[in-house]
Amino acid sequence: MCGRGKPLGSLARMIMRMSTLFVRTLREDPADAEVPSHRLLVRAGYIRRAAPGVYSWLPLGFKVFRNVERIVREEMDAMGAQEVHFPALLPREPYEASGRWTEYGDNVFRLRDRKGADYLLGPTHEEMFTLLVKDLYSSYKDLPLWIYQIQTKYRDEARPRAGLLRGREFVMKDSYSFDVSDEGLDASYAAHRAAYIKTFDRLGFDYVIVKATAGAMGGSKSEEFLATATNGEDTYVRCTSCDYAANVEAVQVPTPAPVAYDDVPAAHAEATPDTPTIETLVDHLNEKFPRDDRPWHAGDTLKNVLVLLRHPDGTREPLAIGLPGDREVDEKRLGGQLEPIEVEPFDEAQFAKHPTLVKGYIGPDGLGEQSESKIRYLVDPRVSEGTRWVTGANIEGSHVIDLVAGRDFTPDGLIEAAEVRDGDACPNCGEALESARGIEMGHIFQLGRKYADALDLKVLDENGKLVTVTMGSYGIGVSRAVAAIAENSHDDLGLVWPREVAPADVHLVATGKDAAVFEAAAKLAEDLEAQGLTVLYDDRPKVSPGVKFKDAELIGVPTIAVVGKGLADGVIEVKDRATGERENVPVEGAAAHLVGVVRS
RNA sequence: CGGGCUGUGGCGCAGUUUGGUAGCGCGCGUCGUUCGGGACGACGAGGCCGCAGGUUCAAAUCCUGUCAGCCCGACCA
Repeated sequence: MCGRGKPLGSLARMIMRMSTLFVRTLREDPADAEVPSHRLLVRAGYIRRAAPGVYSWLPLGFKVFRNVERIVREEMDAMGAQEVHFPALLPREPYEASGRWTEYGDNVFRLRDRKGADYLLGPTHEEMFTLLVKDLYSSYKDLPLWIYQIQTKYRDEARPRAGLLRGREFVMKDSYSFDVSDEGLDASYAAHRAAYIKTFDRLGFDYVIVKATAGAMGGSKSEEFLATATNGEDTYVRCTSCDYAANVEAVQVPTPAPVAYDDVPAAHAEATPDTPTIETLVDHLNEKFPRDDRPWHAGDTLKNVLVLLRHPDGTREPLAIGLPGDREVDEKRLGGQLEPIEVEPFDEAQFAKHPTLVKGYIGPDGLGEQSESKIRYLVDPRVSEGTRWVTGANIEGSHVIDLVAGRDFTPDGLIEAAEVRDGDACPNCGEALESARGIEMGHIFQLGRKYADALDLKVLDENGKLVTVTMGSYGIGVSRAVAAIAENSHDDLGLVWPREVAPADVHLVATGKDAAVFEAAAKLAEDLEAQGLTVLYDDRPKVSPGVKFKDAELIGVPTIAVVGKGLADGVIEVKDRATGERENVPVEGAAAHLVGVVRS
């Protein structure tokens, strides 16, 4: 049962006739579309590209878009959030105040008016919401407040791609919560989470909720709603045993308890000529320093990787990362930890600036804020107190053996930058993790007081004291959802829409040349319309049945009704687009039958 | 920003190596036949061959430059 809640006022225009519908389906795949959603949405005549990463909606596509938008709006309204609408064209000042005019860098579309004043096309609206609340509210009695908008956003992506999945112009529902207390923020966050679950359940695609990093938004607690998709851009891991799931960027490696190292001999430097890589080092160790219990392997070595950090203000700072030698630095994870700071490679010129670093033989001795190099040294949580390593001796052709973390060196801190692998231990229960991919459909997070501080949003509490408001921010990609649903729900023949978002309830096909067929089909279309269903009626004369069937399958309305040769026997055919099942139904009861199918 | 590929009627493509009056399929128009799985015939309409220079008697084709698109990577709610 799905209460569709469509306004009665739209009943008058609920038959779309293929003979006049503004659409052209393509027999062949467009050459510039790779992913299924992009290919099919273009081929079935839902969208057209207007510019790189910018798309126009055709009638069928806009129907689906409006359905998604309606579901999102209904659930936001149902949870008690209030809809507002900001401009997309925004002045510079608020973003200057929050620091994001600079932080957003090239990703924001900037423009200038005739007087030379700077504007931007809003990539997101935290600042505007914060300022609006500041403008109107000044008491704790007014809070909590939940407000949202469904707005076109602009981001000058370095590389728009995959059609609607990553565009430069896209529609997003963004909402914001305002509370006086941390407990209030928790409640607002929970309310949004619950509303999102309802929303995504209704949208009808498979999704997972994963822990996430807060990213450029700032703040702390954060989760993402990912549509599961093998070609998704986001990689997440889930536990094979418990319900833990997290974006790889957000996976927290558990820090092992300290282990005793009383029986570990003192660290000793050994000659290891020509071993600048982990592989050559391990081979050398096994040859010259064989162990009794087991051979050396890459995981016994402590690899120290240097990167250069670029702060939003343009200053650069080197950073050393220590991690087990059998793991690579995952640049996405590293970037996620450091945002908005950007990571650049540490090149030869940098080594020249730091002569104490011996490339290929860098060890903890030469690193850390207390060391001569003054380079901040952060390690993977696996490099915990008492663990024992082979690592560089900061001398060409030499490594240190039996170096114990916590005894022989102390890093400046921890960082989550090592790659996460299938089979790694779940931070929650210790069982194996596995990775999968998804498309980010929604993101909820607790911003805390970052924007309220930056923009000075304070209210008086019950003691008459000024307190800074704490905020949450919650987004759903509306236009992206159209593509994600298509991505999640299609087959070799075309799209297969979930009922709630489909461009019509029934795709009614009239085949043949017999006038009686078209009369019966037209009558059926009107009966369905009278019952409140939307009908896509293929009334095209002189179009062969094969073309109509192919188009119906491509367009993907969940129920296809065919009035054709069966009419002579008093039946029409009803097909389920998803399962391919078909049944004959008497013409007289056809409308009632179809209403039943659609409403079931 | 790096790597790869591609720009030729609305869509998909050939033609470029070896310069010589722009082609095919689909789609579109008219007429006729056809009508349950992308029908057939006939006749049509539609193209500054991405753009700008250059070479040449002659350039889609060769040269130089430039712009754009797609994919991979970097980057990115």
